Amino acid sequence: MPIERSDLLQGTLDMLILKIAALGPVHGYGISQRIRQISKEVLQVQQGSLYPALHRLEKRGWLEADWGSSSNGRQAKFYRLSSKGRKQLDKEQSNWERLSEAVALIMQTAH
Amino acid sequence: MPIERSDLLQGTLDMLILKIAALGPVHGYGISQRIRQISKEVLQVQQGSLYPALHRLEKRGWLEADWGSSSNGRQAKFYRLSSKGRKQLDKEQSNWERLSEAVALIMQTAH
DNA sequence: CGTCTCTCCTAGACTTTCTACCTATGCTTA
DNA sequence: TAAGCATAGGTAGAAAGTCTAGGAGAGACG
Repeated sequence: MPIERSDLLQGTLDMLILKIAALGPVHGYGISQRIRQISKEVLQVQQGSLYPALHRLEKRGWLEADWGSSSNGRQAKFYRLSSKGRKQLDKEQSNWERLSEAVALIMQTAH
Repeated sequence: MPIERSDLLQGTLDMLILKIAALGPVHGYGISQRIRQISKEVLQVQQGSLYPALHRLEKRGWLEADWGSSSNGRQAKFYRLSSKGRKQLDKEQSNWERLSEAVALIMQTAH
């Protein structure tokens, strides 16, 4: 059986998380929901991808986190963008634009 | 020192190679040159990525290859798209459009 | 002769993501 | 009251792709 793959474009998850966090403090589970909603169900972040990514970003100093309670009164870890994270987001966004435009150039070359 | 990364968007290399091969038979070295030229030097395919990718695509039956001689009279392996490869290219292209539009949706959400 | 470009290739490391699990709590509903 | 579901956190290990860093040979050109 051929393998059907890819809920995400590899390499964009960090950027997407930083972008969602830039909209205001949000917990991990909420990030995955927002990505799914805003992308109209196209992008689905697996929890096994999400949490390692959050820890990675926090470790690099791009996100900062505090425990608090969610709208349901549950314990949740809220993430916000640090100023280093803001710079990183800008960098990743411009890199994304550069690369996706380059891919588009190739995909548009006439047959 | 922070690590600067990414000559390519992960996961797009196969699609780019199939696309270049769809323009007519071409050898590996030529593929990397065309990708670089068409993308205006933005996308640089390392040889250590290129050749494994070509072998992968040939193994999956998406490319077919014959040895021939290049315009310089040197031995070179020319790749062309098979009909399976054509279908795969169509599939990868529509998936790319779906995903890159979804990423764009998220990146465009107002602050 | 040395060096450059063209052309092919591989091994091993690294990163990211996925699958598949585990845990806990609160709400709903049968 | 029990079961199940959604919410919330997490990990381990596999799979996949790309990069770094090398090797090799042939022809062109000073």
